[in-house]
Amino acid sequence: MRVATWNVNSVKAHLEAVTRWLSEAKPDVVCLQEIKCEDQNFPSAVFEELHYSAAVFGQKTYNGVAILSKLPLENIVRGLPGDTSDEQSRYIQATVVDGSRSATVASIYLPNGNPPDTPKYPYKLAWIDRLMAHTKDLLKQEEALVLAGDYNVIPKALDAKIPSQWMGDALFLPATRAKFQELEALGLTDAFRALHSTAGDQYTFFDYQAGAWQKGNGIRIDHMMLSPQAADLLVSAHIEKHVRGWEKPSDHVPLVVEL
DNA sequence: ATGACATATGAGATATGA
Repeated sequence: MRVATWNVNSVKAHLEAVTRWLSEAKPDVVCLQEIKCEDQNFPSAVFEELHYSAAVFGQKTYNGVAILSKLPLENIVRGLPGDTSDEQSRYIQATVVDGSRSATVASIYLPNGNPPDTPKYPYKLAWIDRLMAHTKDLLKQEEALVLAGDYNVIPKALDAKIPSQWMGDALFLPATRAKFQELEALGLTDAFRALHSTAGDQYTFFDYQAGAWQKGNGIRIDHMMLSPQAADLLVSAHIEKHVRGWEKPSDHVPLVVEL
């Protein structure tokens, strides 16, 4: 099963790049983030033509997540459990049925958290706490689980071209990285890092500003975290860097994992 | 630090992103 995650930075604004990439890479399942539209405006018909069904948890203007799949999606969960007052659409989960096999897949858009001296940062940390509580529940099933998305976390200095540029940033603060490690310590495997243990210069985000793409100034913040049962199935993981060079791209590129 | 780009909203300027 080929599973991908991609922060598309508006599914409508970047629909051409999204469909182009789906046709080229032919993933079975794609977790999308920052779709930036409400459910009724999600371009489902365009994806159906490419043989993808969609589970959508949208929101106007900001956030919004979805799962596209060529395989049947069941048991759809919209919203991260643990805080009914949270109005931001940042989590959707579904069971992907592949014949006799199945996997639980979640599309995650973890809060950015900047600036760190505002309520946005504690919201980010609390959101990770909620994700951990939910993950503990999911791990009890002892089945294949894929938590894929834009984590807005640079796990290590290796994951940034210029680490010094991110000191003090919510994506790289020690408290952020510590919480991400706590999440991993629940028993999750960072699929990309597991297969490329010392590889630097492998980034999923290049800012639109300051010629970041042209300079290769990127960060690795989109991740696929696997339960032990999913990690056992891990075959390959790679970043679709070339997509960033297309016309009118998202500032993130897809991450693809073969299970 | 700010906000050089980019997006959505809505019709100019502002909020947000990372």
